[in-house]
Amino acid sequence: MKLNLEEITKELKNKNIRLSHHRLKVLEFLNDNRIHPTVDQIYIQLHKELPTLSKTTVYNSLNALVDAGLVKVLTIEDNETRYDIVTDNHGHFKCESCGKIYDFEINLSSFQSKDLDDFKINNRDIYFKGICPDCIQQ
Amino acid sequence: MKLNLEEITKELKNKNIRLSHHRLKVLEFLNDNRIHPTVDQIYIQLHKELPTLSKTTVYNSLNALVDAGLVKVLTIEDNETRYDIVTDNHGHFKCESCGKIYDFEINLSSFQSKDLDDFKINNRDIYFKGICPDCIQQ
DNA sequence: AATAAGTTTGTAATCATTACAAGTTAGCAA
DNA sequence: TTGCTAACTTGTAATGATTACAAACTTATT
Ligand SMILES: [Mn+2]
Ligand SMILES: [Mn+2]
Ligand SMILES: [Zn+2]
Ligand SMILES: [Zn+2]
Repeated sequence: MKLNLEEITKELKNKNIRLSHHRLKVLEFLNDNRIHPTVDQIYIQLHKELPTLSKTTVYNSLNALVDAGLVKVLTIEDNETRYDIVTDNHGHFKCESCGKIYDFEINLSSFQSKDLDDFKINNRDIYFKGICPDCIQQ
Repeated sequence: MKLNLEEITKELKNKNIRLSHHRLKVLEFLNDNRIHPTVDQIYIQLHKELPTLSKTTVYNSLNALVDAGLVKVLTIEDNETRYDIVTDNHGHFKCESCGKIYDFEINLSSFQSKDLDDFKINNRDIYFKGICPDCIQQ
C-alpha cells in the first residue's frame, strides 16, 4: 500500500507537526513492515540507511505520529511498546511461542456491555494470547 | 469476600510457592481494595503496617501469585502494570479523565473471529478507554 | 535572504523492574 | 524439639525503556 503524502501532511498540519524527512522514513517503515514493530526494531533498521539517526528521534517521531492519529500504540505486552500503522479497529493476537503478533478482524461495536451504557468509549483494544498455527504444528 | 486460605495454599504448593506472611498481605490488599492497584499503591499502603517490607518483596510476591494463577496482570497502560485478584474473564475500562479502572462483564467466548479458527487462545484481554459517567457529569 | 517555529541530536536524568548475595524464615523429618 | 534445607526477604546495584533538555539544524513563510 502506498502512503498518501498530501493526506498525511494535512493531518499533521492541523497539529503543527511537520512531515520531516525522518518522520516520513518512520511512516514508510511502518507501512512496509506490518509487524507491529518495537522502537528498537524501527531504529536498528532505519539506522542502516540513515547513520545519523538518533533513537530519540524515533521516539519523537512516533509520539508525533500517534498524536496526529496516524499511528496506534499497542500495549499487548507490558515490557515493550509496539506501533501499528493500521488504525482501523481490529484485534491483536500474540503467539506466546514465536512472539509474532497477528491481526484479526472482529466487530468491536458488537462488544456491548450493559455495564458501560453510561460510559463514553473512545478506544477499544482487544489483545489475545496463545499459540499460532505455525507453532501448533511443530 | 473472604480469602480461602486452604484453597490458596494448595494452589501455591503445586508450584513450590509458600504462602508467606508477606504474600498473604499482598493477597489481602488485593482482595480488600478492588482498584487494580499498581505496585507502588500496594507497597505504600502495606509499608505502613509492615515497616520492614521492601518493594522487591512486593514485586516477588506479585510475580509468584501471578505464576500460580491467583492474580492477573493488566497492561491497559504501557507505563504502569496493574494487578487484579479477579481472574474470571471480564473487561476493563480506564477513564482518561480520573484514571479509575472499571470492570465490566462481557461474554468473550461468544465473539469468535474466523481469522483465529486455527489458533489456540489462552488469554483474552479487553481494554476500553474513554470517560466514565462521573466525569461526564462534571 | 531573513526570520521564527519546529526538529534533530547526544547526553543526562528518570522510572520501573530485575539481578544478586547475604541473612532470615518456614516446613519437614529425625 | 531440633536441625536441615529450600524458599523467602532485604538492600543495593544493574538494567532497560523512555523522557528531558540544550545546542545545532531544518523547514516553511515573508
Ligand atoms: Mn494491527
Ligand atoms: Mn478487574
Ligand atoms: Zn507462533
Ligand atoms: Zn472518570
